[in-house]
Amino acid sequence: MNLKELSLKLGLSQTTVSRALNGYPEVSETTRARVLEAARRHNYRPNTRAKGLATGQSMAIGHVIPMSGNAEMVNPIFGDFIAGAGETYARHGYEMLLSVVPDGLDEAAVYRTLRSRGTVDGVVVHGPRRNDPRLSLLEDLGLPFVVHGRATGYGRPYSWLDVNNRRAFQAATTYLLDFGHRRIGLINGREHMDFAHRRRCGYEEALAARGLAPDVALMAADEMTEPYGFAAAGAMLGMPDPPTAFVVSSMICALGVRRAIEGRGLAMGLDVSVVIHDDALSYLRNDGAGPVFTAMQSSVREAGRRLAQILIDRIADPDAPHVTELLEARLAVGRSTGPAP
Amino acid sequence: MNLKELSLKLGLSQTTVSRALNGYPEVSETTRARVLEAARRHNYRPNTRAKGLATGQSMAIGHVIPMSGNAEMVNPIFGDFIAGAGETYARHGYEMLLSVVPDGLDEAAVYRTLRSRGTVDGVVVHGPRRNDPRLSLLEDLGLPFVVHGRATGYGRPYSWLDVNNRRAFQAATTYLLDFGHRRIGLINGREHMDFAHRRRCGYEEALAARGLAPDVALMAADEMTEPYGFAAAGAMLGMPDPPTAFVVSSMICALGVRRAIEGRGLAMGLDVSVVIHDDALSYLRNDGAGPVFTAMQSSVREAGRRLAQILIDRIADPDAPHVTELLEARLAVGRSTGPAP
DNA sequence: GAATCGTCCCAAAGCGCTTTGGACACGCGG
DNA sequence: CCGCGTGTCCAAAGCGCTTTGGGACGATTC
Repeated sequence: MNLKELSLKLGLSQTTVSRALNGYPEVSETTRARVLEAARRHNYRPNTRAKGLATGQSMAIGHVIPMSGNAEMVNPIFGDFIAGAGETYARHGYEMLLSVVPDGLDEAAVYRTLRSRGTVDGVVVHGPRRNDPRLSLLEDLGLPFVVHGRATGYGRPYSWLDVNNRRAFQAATTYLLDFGHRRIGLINGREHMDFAHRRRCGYEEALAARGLAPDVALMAADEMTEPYGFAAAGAMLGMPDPPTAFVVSSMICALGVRRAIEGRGLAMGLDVSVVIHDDALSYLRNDGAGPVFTAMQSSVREAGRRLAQILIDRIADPDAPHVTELLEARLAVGRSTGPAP
Repeated sequence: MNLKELSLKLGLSQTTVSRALNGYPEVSETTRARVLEAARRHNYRPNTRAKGLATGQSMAIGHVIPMSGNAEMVNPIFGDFIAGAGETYARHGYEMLLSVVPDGLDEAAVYRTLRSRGTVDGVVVHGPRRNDPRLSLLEDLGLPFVVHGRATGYGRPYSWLDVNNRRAFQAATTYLLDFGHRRIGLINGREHMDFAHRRRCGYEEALAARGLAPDVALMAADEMTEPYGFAAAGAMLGMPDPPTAFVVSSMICALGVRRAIEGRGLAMGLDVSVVIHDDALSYLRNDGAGPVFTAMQSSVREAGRRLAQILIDRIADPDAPHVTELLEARLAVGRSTGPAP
């Protein structure tokens, strides 16, 4: 059932039917009601491509995921973010397009193609690094974009949404310092990622505020996996002057850290304290009857929802000033922290 | 730059340019070379929507993700599967469309809309349950589909790709039985999911083959999270006649199971053995210098790659016989298993 | 009563591509 | 010389929608 058939059946022109369906005022309310009823009855839905061709919009938003080597992007955080963004898209009639860049292919080429074929109306930039080259590429292409996180070093203004990673890690570290901890290990993500860099800054600032110098032996940075958390924490706990607390960049890592602690016969929250950054992933819940881990919480799904909204607004009005939002993580006290022994 | 402009610039008709670009034979090789060169130089790419409108194809494939309540679908397995499928799509010029169904909305309506708007050429069905109603809906809609897993109870033939879950869990259980274990706990996923049901069958068959009756107290089924693994294993280990081994449905669960074991001062692989089902997720590696967990391995990313191919073939030739593929999981011996104490 | 103004509707021209149905020139055999 | 393929190209008709630029008709105004 297409517009022509529907209008024929109604004895109206395509113009009128189209206008009735799209809520234009040049059509009487009685006619509109007739049209809507007929559309419903015949299960009519305008063809996406035809509508897009006519309007010049694709009503789709792209997410480009590089598979390069370590597949950084396909992580649990990504899944939850996508879910949040998808909710917003669905609510606004947008489609979500995922573009995987197979290993070895050029990510920039994907953005160019997306643009020149008119496949999407805008894109979300994931996992920004410092001085990320994607931003200027997208700016040059004239493809609307928003960034999940920030890209230190990019000159021009752009829209982004980020967690205040610096403050979150400063707060987490200070929380431990207030408990009397002086040797605090940092289990961080890869520091070429903008967020990880900021986290370390926050950690160091908190130490500095108490006149403590950071100890490189207490700072680890790698891809955030359970074995990494285990290995890094284990190594630190094996030192002559081991840490009495950890600040950990993710829930998954923290599972490894906890294993390292308990594996040494120590009790988490008693002998060794742990504060994590918790993205509130749907299948890695940290609540139930009181959170297990003391955490700086910030829902990445909510971030997805909100960032999608920002992009949709930007597409609707590309000349509006850029929107930047800094979310503050909430401290949730759990059973993984206590006074320094 | 569109086709009209390009053909004007070349002094050729749109017809000829289009044919040259699409490899039709009615165009001389010298002209074709000229056209290709000009297209490259002007960075011409045919507009997706216009092409789709003319051909009737969308060159897009849909993945529908229900958010209903527990958000079962947005799990780590899904992310890796998507990544694999995305690789295949990219290689064949297809786009991947993710449709999130916000809580409370009707999943069936999404499929209907996808169909009537012509948004996608086919869909992948995720997480089939027993007697899954989606299959007959898609069949009725005439929307090509393939299933990741199987849906016991659906009458008509359909294309699917699945891991041999029954045999994998039978093998895992038998492996433990051969070590002399007699009390073996099953930490399973929700059993309305087809795969979880099959896993239990495999587990029970292995026991039966040795004349052992399954003990309901040793069988848990829930959403596969770390806390669930911890709680379920902990409860079983606290019984008067505790299990000496576990078969666990996922890596994430297994982290909890290990914690429960080690938390009781027991050694995994020595006092208590564990065999897991490992989907070989990119960020939950179980290899490195020899796998930690003894596992039945089957790469879900590879499954995504392959299933996407099956769907693409199906779209190209809808009348071809249905393709069904049963992947066998490989046993990878790790350090989590040993003789019964 | 004529001029003006809304209201409600329509025909037709795009949007950028593919594809049908020729047109034209050329070479060939009869 | 005619007829007939054959190779190469083109004009134009879609694909299913939106949107422009009116048109008809009754109600209002002077």
